[in-house]
Amino acid sequence: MSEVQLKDALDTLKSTGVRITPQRHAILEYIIHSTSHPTADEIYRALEKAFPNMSVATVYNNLRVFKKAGLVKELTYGDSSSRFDFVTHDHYHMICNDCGKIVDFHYPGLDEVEHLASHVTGFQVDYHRLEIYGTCRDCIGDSAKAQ
Amino acid sequence: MSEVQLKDALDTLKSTGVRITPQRHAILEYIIHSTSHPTADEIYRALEKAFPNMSVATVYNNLRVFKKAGLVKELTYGDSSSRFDFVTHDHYHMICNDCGKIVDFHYPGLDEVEHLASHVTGFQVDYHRLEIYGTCRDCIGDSAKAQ
DNA sequence: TCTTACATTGTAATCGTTATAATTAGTGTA
DNA sequence: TACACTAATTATAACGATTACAATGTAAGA
Repeated sequence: MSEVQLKDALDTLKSTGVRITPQRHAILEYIIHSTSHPTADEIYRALEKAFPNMSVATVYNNLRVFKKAGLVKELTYGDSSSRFDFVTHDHYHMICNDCGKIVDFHYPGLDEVEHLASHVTGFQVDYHRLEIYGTCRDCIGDSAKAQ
Repeated sequence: MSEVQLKDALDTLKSTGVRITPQRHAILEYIIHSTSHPTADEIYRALEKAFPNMSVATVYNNLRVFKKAGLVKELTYGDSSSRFDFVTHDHYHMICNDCGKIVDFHYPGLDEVEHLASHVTGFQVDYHRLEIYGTCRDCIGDSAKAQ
């Protein structure tokens, strides 16, 4: 089923006149199959074996291309580097403050908040972003053991 | 009333054994009085006249101290540098995609979302973060004029 | 006053990301 | 298939935000 997503994504790119190069294919495939919201560097290192000559710049360039096409979202948190997430249906992120793990979860859109915000601030609302921070099961277990 | 906030913040610091230096006082005061969610560099430049010898490192060091004391929150968005926000009561941010302006707005806590997230992911929830993106009145006006 | 620990300063180093120029490779057309 | 044109990739240099480090300064307690 992620094969379908990949195919759709490639079609979307083609339809906007973007060439499908082997590198692009690989980067996109990696993001779709990954569940870990990788950084640019992680993508780069993961594809090193398959593309020994690929440049980091290629990864960044293509992530920007994918973002512009609406296929990929950039997530910026407190840590130094951005993470990238394949855009599927609306979901939010639950982030572990200990180990940095990011887990997706679904929740009906917060339209009401958007409306209120628009009303109060006079902004024209485009979208919103919500993250929940806490501690994952593994890390709760670890800290219990450590004591 | 922001005088009270400043005094409280200084008390909090003192109680945790942090010395109140003139630089610390000035940085904290600036953040509290500022409505613009400044970057480290903006704080640095704003205090340049009063503290010609102050180092950028001092700004960063103290922002970290304030963060650890829970007085200040670091906001990381897509752009390159972090912004800092004095922690008051719960509020969210409305961000203009054109000019980067950030406006606070209040909304009752999204406890329900936290509960669901905790239930679905098994995380122990600490807090959440919500931002709404759009276009502010000024920028809507500008683009209308430009056409 | 002396001592000790903490703060600040100035600067160098680091790291993620972007810009640039040269080379390579796709794609449409003859 | 060959050609030409444009886009993509590569390698590397540059940039900008942030941090690390060593030296100096300063506050507070014995």
